[in-house]
Amino acid sequence: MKDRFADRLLAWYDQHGRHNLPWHQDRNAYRVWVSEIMLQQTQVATVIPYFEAFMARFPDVHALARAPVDDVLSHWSGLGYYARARNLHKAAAQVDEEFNGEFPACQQQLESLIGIGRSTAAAIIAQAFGERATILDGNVKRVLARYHAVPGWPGQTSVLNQLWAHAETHTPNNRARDYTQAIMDLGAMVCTRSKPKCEACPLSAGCQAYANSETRLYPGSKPKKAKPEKATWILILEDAEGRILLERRPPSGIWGGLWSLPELDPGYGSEELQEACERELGITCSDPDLISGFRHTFSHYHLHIQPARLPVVHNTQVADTDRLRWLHRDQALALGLPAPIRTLLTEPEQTALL
DNA sequence: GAGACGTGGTA
DNA sequence: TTACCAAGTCT
Repeated sequence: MKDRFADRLLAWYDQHGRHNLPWHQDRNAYRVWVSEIMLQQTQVATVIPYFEAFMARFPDVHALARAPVDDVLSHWSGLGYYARARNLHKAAAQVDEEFNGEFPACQQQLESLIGIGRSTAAAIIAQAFGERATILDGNVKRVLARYHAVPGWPGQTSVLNQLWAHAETHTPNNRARDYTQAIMDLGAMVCTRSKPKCEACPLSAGCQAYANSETRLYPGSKPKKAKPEKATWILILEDAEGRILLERRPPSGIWGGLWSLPELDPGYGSEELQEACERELGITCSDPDLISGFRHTFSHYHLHIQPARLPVVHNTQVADTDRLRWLHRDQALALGLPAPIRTLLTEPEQTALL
């Protein structure tokens, strides 16, 4: 018997779908790729301004490949998951060199590029090249988990495999580009996480969760674990000319490769900060001025950030290097900074509101 | 397979 | 205030 899933979905998409997103204009593999990477774990409204600015600065894969990675990271500043930006830069060089600047229309070759996994490769094939490929992102997982009443958390391999199998089954042979956009649009606009608009859904007649009034139960939720608590001192070292010391973070780990403010071990008491600056950074400061600290929550832990302003009395040890730089605030804000650090530099008195 | 990796919206 | 989650991938 014929599966009406795709036909109903496409009919809905023609009337209600999103047809004018920025990456739908001047569509090519490069623009689709950048948009797909930006959209990983990130909502459309957040991505749009970043995409526009990124395209203005890096209009094609060659421009991206030859740009300094600092430039790429600064355009990613505030978007999060910075490994995406570092990988984007690496993959651009791969495409430029190994594929002569042309993206392959092949799932396996696309997945050989760092940062492109199974779903993103499929999205590029469908969106950029218009060929049949099956995606499975958060939207599709939610739609399919409900439609087929697939129990369990999609992070579990067995659940994930079932969802992939359903996704493959429903993917039609025609209109690949529209179908992938359609099922994502349905998940984002109708089959939402909370309060889904089932009365407006083209698939409600076949939806098992809807039939049982159990849309709330799908997809299954992730097992909860307590987040560990961490703490750190964040230093605002400001010299007499109003320059601040910036430090480049290690290439991997949280905020990898971004510029930030120097940190000190949380074990130091506030009265020990002065001495620690002298010993560890070679910078002589006067008494620290503590700004109200705040807690910043990451995916896997809570971080207590305690900012300390330290007026620099004497500085001869630290020159401008690849890792440390003295910059005025406006210059610092032009670097790729993590969002909380940017806020701290912009409005230090309000960071407690974070 | 489980943990790491950001940020902003939502309840 | 806090937990959860969103166009996932890498280690």
